[in-house]
Amino acid sequence: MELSTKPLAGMRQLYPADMRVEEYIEGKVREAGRSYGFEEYDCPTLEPMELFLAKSGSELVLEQSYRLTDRGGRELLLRPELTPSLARMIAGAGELHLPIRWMAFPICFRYERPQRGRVREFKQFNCDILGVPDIAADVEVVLVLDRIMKSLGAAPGTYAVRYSNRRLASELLLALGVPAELHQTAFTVLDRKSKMSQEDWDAWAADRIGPHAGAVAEASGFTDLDDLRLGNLLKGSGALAETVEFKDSLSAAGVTSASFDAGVVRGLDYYTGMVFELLDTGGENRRAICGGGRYDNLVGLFGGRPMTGVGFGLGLLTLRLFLETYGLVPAGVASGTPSDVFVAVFSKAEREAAFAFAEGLRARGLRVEMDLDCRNLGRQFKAAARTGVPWVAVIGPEEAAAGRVALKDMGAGGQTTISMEEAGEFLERHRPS
RNA sequence: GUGGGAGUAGUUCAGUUGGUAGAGCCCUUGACUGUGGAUCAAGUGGUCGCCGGUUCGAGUCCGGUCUCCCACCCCA
Repeated sequence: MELSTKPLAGMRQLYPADMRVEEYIEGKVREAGRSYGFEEYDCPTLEPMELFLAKSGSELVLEQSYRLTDRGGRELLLRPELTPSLARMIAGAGELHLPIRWMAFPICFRYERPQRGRVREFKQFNCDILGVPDIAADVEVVLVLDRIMKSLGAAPGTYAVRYSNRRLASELLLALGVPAELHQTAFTVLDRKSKMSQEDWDAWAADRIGPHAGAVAEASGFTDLDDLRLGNLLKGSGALAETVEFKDSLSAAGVTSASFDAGVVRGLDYYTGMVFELLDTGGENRRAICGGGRYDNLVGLFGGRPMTGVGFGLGLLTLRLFLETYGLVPAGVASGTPSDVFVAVFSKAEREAAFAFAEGLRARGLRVEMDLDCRNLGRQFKAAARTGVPWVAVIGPEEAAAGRVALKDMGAGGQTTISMEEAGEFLERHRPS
């Protein structure tokens, strides 16, 4: 039985060329988070199933997660998302100075059929603010999101943040005659309004929520917070006032990508206030790049004092597809970063001298790749040229005997021979920025 | 879980009514025995996804199966 050369379906396996792109993206995202004062944390990949059962949504936990039983008979999940673990960390941390601004790059798992923008093992970016009930925290996490997109070079109009508010939506449904006990169902129906054809949705919605389908359809149609009918339906609503403040703060901060859409719901059950998502406005990537919202009851589940929270998850894969769609991954990222110098070794007789020479360069902070096979020099030069390295240092019998090294400029083609001691300083001086 | 498409060299692909498995790129070697990208020439490399059936003969036709891609569901 031969072993397969493929990993399990949808599992994360990145060759260096892919890893370089991911590192580039992750670096930009981390930098954006840091610019708002966020600190990085980490937590377990494997969690008890109960952690997610209470609030994440039963479909996500029971049907779309990797479930297993450990040797002690405990039901475990490879985490499908990070937020419940974060809530537990906060609840169990003892004294923390508020507000908490934390970010993470967790690997998460979902047992679904892979397709464009979706795999079974994926890395995302999580960014949360805890301990701030004020809408300012919701505003700030969206600012981080927008900053990420801007720092990666996304042009205005290529992406859009759409947002709504769960409490506003609830009040709206109530005003339109949908009783509170049907709201959870109404949200899922609302969520799909924009994702299905009119006929399909009509039939499906009638089946799910019967006579209230019309009200849900009407609710989903609001995309303007200044809509007079919306104002009439929600007279004196705190949720509406809060959402308007959210909108005004974002535009005051210079965010032009965000807009209200009552059809935004998001799938996670624990959201209690603002909810939002990030989309590609073009047709190439239909899948949400990011989803998030406010969860004011999650930390309290662990006993002790409750704490408000708001944050989002951003898929690095979906973000990457977006960037590739718009040509926003710089060419140099894909081709890789070459070393500063390649040390060519003529024969085994010079190898010890070459090792010592290369170590001296590395001690100065230079990046040095040394040939290990003593292939003929033509081969070594060819290998060096392929990496794009700017200099090749040749150590042959003549050089080794004289304590010198031949330095060839791979760009210009010229070559000089200098002492090994001077080479480090020379290479530092001629290092391309 | 449901539907559509695709599996042939490392890679991108071609392969005619069923008749000896091909090309470009890559790689290796040589022209150039201490110097790269260019050029020229040669070469390595394939259980044609897997199993079975039809046939004198299957990459090609039929059945099954696996995998990947895309879409639905849901979601990052």
